[in-house]
Amino acid sequence: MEKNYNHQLESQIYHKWEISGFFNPDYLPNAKSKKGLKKYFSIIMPPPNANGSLHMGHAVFITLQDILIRYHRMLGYITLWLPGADHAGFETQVVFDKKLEKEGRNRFKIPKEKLYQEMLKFTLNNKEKMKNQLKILEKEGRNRFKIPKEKLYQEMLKFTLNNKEKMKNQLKILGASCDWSREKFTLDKDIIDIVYQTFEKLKKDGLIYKGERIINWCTKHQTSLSDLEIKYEERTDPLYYIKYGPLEVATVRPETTFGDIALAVHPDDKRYKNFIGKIIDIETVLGKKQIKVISDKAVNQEFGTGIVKVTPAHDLVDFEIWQRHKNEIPPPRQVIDNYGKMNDLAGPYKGLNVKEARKKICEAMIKKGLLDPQKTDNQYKHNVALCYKCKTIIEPLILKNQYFIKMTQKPKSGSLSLRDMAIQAVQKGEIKFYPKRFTKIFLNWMKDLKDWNISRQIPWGIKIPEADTDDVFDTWFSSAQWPFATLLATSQSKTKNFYPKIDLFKKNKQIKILSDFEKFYPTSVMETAWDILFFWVARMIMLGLYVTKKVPFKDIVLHGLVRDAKGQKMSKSKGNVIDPIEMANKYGADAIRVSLVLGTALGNDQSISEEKIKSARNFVNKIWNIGRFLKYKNLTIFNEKENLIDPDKLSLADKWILTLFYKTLKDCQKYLKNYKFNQALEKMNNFIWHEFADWYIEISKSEKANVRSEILRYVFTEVIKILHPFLPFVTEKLWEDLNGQGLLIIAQIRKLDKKLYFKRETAQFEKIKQKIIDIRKKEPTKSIKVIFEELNKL
RNA sequence: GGGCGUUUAGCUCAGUGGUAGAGCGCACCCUUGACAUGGGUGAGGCCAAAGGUUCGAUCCCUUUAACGCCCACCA
Repeated sequence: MEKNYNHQLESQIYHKWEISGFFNPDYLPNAKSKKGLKKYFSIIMPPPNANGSLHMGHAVFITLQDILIRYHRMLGYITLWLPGADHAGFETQVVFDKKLEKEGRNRFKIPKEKLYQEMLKFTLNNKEKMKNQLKILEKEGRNRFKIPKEKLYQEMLKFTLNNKEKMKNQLKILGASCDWSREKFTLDKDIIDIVYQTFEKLKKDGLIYKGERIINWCTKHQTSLSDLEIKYEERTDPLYYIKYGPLEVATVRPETTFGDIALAVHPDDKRYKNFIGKIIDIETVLGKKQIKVISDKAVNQEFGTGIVKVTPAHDLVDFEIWQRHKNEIPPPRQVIDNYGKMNDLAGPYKGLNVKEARKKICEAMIKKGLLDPQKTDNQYKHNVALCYKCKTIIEPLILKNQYFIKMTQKPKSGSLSLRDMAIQAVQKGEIKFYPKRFTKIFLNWMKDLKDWNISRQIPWGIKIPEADTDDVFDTWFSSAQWPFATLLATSQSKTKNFYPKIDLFKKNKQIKILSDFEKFYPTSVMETAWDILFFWVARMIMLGLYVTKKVPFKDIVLHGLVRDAKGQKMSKSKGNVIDPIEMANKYGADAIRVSLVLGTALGNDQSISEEKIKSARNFVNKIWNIGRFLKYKNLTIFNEKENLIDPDKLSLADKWILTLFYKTLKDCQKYLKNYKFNQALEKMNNFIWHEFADWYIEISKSEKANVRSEILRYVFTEVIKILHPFLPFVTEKLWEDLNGQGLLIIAQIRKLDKKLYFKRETAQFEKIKQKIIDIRKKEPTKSIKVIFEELNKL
């Protein structure tokens, strides 16, 4: 055995596991046994986005889930960890667009003719200027909006599948013991079929409606976004006061004036009581017009003049006002197009973008005396909606054929809305959150749930099956079905129709071979980062309950985000990104795993630094060297069939270490049960290092101590087992080097035996320990062995 | 506006109703036959502030402050 643990061997160890077949629950030794009740444990891996490389966030969930999986496998559960990848619709589109932009800088990729013509057009003297112009041109050359959709889709598929493979290898580096034979991708044919069937079911149940609705539009990415995909930022913009005939309106968006269909006041507002229901004559920049005044409770009397110009095509609140007054006022009038430019209705301002139009329109208004610049509030602060990816200002627009899922309406076939199903499951405790506080956060969010727009206008995704649309589903619509979709897809079946299977399982008990869905659904744990609680977890609960009538998982375990050593968010631009694969190559996967578990509480954000990984590596090495000590003494792994020695023959130190181990293991298992990974590992860490190695092994070096080698082997073996889920590689290697039978990955963790608990002897030994400590304070160079023997003589 | 979290050793953070912990860093010592990626010793904290419950509070309750996050959003 080498003096230091060599993590270069990790890939070999992983290979050994993989060919053993034990990642696959079908091949686990206990899977075939007919005796007793089979226990199943399953986790569906949150599909990492197949659009880039693994980052520390991935490393966290791989580590935590692998710990749970390996632990349960060693407890004798038939354990499935189903890996997957997500096509990640919009996220991938954004990444891919950037890639195109970059490639576009390579001028050889642009059609020659086009380049030539454009270059002629821009006859520039200044070289620098020309360069910039070229860059702009080049970007256009590979703009996704100019590439045929089908071609683009194929290119993106290739791109994504490549990333998927890359990612898979990275998961292996970290030791993920998932069943690759069951791997699923959200664009697999069978998954898409299931997604379509869910869509149909929702439609039949009256939970889907297609409508002309106002949506959040990103003018850069050319797609609508859900409410969750929008971030707000405080901005200071001028608040203008504009005359509408005898009335005056305060607004930050004068450019939408061409889309006004009414003015609204509060029904109780005495100032404008006489105007309600009347049509007034107004002067606009485009001439004389008429507009109706209506009353609506949404209007705030305190704000501005207490009058709102109603522009339903470009404002969410206005849209709602229009819906309430459809019969009295004209339909919405769109004046801004999909690219954020003014359209025909804007007359001379057509073609201008919003910012330019606003400026020119204000100027014209001032000229006409419609806008008093003196009144303008230049310090007005308000929140502006932005695309969460590119920070482009969101343009609320009305889009046709948008699909929405009703969240708060009962389905025809059931008595609870999607939202209420989920709320009830959580309130009843069928689903539990770890840490607990997320229960409240979850319920609080569910309370105000709005309908979910599942239409997206990007090319990348699952096409919505309707003749009249090119749209794809919101990626989260398919992800929301992941737990049951994957397990149904891996279930053996001749029929292409997946749904009847669910009912079949219920009715037909004579099916002898249980399918994956029957065995593993509901899954045991959903472990993921808290930041996708609403995007994903909540929607999985709703659709899972809706389709299968069962919760998709029993426990939800949420971990925090990974930050750098100073607690700052990692980002490429800051240059503080720590790459888990790079670190794994440098210090080993076990070190990464330990560094991500120790010193952090579940659900809290955590800091990671190379220093921390280094110290974790030291811990790994310590364990390695404890194993090396056994090897040096010619001691081997304690065989499963061996019986423990008669307690009467044990020495004091033996009884002490057994008792301590008993307590430690008990604590460790209790912590793991509650997903307190850090405390579980810390307990074991402290035990193996500061009790087992520092004391038990040191004392054992003295023959006077009469330490039984069986006990040393036994405790070490059991420690290696319980540590294996945390540090799979080094423990497996030790298992092999010390003649463990078979692979450690499926070794069974022994149940606690109360006979191994010796209270009195433990207290006695602690006293001796204390004496030695006191002596060492005076004589620090003396070894424990020597002091122990001196004490023995007295 | 509503909700959540954090505040503990120089730094990063664990933790518990009963004399404060880890890792890293720092000072000094030790190459002892598993391990210098090690071992030993030590310095360093009125556990954010105030009040309450309790025999006893860093931990439970109330209030406050600072910082951070999430949700909603009035033109």
